[in-house]
Amino acid sequence: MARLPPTIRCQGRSNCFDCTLRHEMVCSEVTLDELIDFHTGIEDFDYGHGAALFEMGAPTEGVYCIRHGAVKIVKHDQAGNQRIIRVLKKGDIAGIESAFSDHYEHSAVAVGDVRACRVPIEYFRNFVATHGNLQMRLLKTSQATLRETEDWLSELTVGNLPARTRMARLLLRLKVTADGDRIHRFGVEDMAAILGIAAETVSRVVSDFVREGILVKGGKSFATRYFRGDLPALEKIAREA
Amino acid sequence: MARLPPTIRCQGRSNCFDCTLRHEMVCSEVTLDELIDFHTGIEDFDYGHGAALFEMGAPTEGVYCIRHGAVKIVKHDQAGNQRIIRVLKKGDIAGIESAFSDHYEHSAVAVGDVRACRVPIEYFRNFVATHGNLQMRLLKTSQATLRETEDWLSELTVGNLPARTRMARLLLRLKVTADGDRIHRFGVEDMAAILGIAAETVSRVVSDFVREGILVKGGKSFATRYFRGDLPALEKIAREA
DNA sequence: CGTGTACTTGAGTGGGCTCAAGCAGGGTGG
DNA sequence: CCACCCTGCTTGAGCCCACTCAAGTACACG
Repeated sequence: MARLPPTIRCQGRSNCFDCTLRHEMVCSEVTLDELIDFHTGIEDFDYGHGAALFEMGAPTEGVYCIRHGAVKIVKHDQAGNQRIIRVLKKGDIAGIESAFSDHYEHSAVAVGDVRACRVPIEYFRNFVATHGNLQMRLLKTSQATLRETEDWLSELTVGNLPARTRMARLLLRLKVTADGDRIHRFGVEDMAAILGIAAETVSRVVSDFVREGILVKGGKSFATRYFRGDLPALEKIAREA
Repeated sequence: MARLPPTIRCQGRSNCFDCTLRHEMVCSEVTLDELIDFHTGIEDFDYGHGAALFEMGAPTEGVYCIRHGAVKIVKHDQAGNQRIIRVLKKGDIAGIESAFSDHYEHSAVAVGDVRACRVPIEYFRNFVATHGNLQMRLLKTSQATLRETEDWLSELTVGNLPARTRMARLLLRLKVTADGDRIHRFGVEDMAAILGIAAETVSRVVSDFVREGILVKGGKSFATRYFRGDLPALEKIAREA
């Protein structure tokens, strides 16, 4: 914290200069002064396993840049069933789909420990409204999210594919970083809600993977648990028809 | 065609003044002259059952406003399997997700007879680039499409729900108009590709619905076939857990 | 050290899959 | 005009994966 330039008045431990949102925002029209002004009011938050960043239906009050951990984006249907629509990881931005609605479209819930910084929605909207190029940038972001969701749909929820294959695909998508073998370890109920299968089936498949040495469990508490995955093996299973 | 104001140089039979894209585009900054200029170069096309408006991977050359019929938006995975991501109906716009990419992200294929008018991509991009408010409007459109796709995902592809329930939900989404009981009648393979189930299962469920009087087949050729649905009955089935 | 939650594992069932054969009907060519 | 074919749809039989129900286990936390 001490190392942050004093002109950046982040109230938490955020390193605003390293922020994805900043990269998202920066374009030729935006001066550093504006950026500093924009960052005013940003706050840093910690969330424990299961804590909600925001709830579906609540008034939109900010967008969140995930700085550590994984966040599940959840939709509830009228019957009360939960369905996980998307998973956000470090560097992703939560709530941007609701930035121009009055209320959040989904809930965002921490899986394990999460650190995120919140940009108040008025700041965000004002900034977007006053910078023309930004809208174009956000449009492309939105379309990228759409593509991501479509991939999710077509890869993970193909009912006629074996659970084992879909599980492998999911695990590959839950990698913490693009290069490492560390994988976010969700609870069995969560994975079931993503793949649309029974929790027992998830447990069986994961147990198989562990027995086969494809997955290794790590970490003790919910907050810090993870898998290490044999990525080539997972990719092989993921490719199976 | 004869009734169109002569200043509107539509080359086909389009009624540009009644176009969804126009409603999409119109904002305070846009003058009528600009709009007329924009509509220059728009062409009208007919497509038979199975004809492609555009193919995934091909260079983006336009966006299409669907004026009649239904269009399936298709993604191919590396194994060559088809998956229908979305269905467009009268008034929807195809290819807008690819408007700022070099190549189309999906294929768009006619189901039955389709009429659509094409806006050349240079016109579209130029128009968007020169009208700031438009980007905001497109951003909201993009986010609405995202929400639609998420609903599609969470309602139709829940693996643990019976095929009968998901079929009912699909049929309700394939209504030709919001108010009528007429439903776009897709082939069994297509419906299977949407729900991620086997074609035989689709056939069985549809046959059941017909026997129960919930669906009535209409039309003879692929081009003009349709269902009439007992909407209350379908809604009841769609609600079942 | 007890308790609760999350996970694991088993047994039995059933929905949907696969394989396979039969059917309908629109289009084509003789 | 009719026979044929070809494609898409229907229907049946048998099987298997994943579901449900249910009991047992492990481990984090107080």
